[in-house]
Amino acid sequence: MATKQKTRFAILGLLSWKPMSGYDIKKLVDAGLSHFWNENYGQIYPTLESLVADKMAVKRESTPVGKRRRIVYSITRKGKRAFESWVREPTDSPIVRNELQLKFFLSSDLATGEAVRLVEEYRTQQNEILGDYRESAKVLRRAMESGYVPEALDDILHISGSTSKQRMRQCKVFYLTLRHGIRAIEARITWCNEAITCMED
Amino acid sequence: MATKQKTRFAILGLLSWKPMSGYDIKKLVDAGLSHFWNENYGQIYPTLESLVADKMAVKRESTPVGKRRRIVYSITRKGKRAFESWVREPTDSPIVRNELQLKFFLSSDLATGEAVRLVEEYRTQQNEILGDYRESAKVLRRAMESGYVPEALDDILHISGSTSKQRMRQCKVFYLTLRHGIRAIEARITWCNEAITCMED
DNA sequence: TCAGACATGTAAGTCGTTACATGATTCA
DNA sequence: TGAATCATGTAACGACTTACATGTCTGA
Repeated sequence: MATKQKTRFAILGLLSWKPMSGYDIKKLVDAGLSHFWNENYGQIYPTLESLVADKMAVKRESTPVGKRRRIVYSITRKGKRAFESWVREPTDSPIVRNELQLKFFLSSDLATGEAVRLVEEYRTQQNEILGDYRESAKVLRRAMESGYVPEALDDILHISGSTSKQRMRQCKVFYLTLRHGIRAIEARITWCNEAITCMED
Repeated sequence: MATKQKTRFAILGLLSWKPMSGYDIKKLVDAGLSHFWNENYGQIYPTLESLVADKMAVKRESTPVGKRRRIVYSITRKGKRAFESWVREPTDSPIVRNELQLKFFLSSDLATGEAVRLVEEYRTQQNEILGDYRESAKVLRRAMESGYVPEALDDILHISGSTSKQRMRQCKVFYLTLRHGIRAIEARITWCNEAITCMED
């Protein structure tokens, strides 16, 4: 069995952006990737150690005066090679676990009103997320249009790069990733409206 | 920790449609639910046994002459109650693992051509699935419009119900579930076009 | 001072996947 | 006859989640 170890490559890929601590990785994934990827500490810290053991990352512990202890991991050439060869491997189709869809699908024994309520709750939930995503996308679009990525974005987006071109590229990729999430949510909301209409007649 | 046991409720919900074997459940999930839910034998068979142990399902083994052995599980009143109370509990937001998005997001160090190729492959992959879904949706829409669900659909859809109204309701729910999948895929394809255009300038 | 964020980590348990084992029946 | 499908099931492993433990620093 070709063990997949996707967490390894996800972390390796993040380290190829810039050196990070386990905490940084968790924060970055939660802030910007949660609509298509999730990781948790229970996976992150052991994986980082195993990357070090495999010489795909190196750790550097520092406790600057008056600062908290931080363990920052950097990717090695070996790690970078491994990551790049994984990118070229076949990509699995998206895997979704949508509990609302499951409930809805199984609801045909229940009253129509019950099913409609389920869908309405889903729509409300998705609408809230959509608002946040649109806000972030707006900030990024402005940065791209002005041709200048403000330093302030670095902390929000956790991006960095030496050259302006590289920073621009990262900004664009982040923006497009967000757009994917926005489109997915919009599709769900449109479906809610369709489903409610369809069920009410 | 409130252990979730979603597989339990998924199976319970399917059994509320009609009595089924583990094999039936796997086939049904693969055929119609895989865009938002997946189960495998390693989960299904032990869960069925545990449902029997909890008196939420009963098993009936039969080996009709000249037929294969089948173990069919039916939901009990207790099981039905458990399922219905789960439906009313809060619903988790969809969880997605989209490997393409992960690769794309992490690709800003790579050549633009590489990233474009990734997206193009994704588009091709999603387009293929879209074709299948649209075919199935067409069959279901025709059945709904004619007001009559052909017996032939029973085997394809694995649906059944005593009354015509109940069959109609199941048909509608199946149709709408498919529509959710179609909209999700369409959103991904539209995104691919947007991303390719955006990256090429 | 004290809540909340920063920061690292482990243990226990559940969930999910894959491979394997077994055997019957159908149909070309 | 032999491949494909039907059908049930388990073992082993890997992935993932949650709760917990520990301590530091910042800012109101």
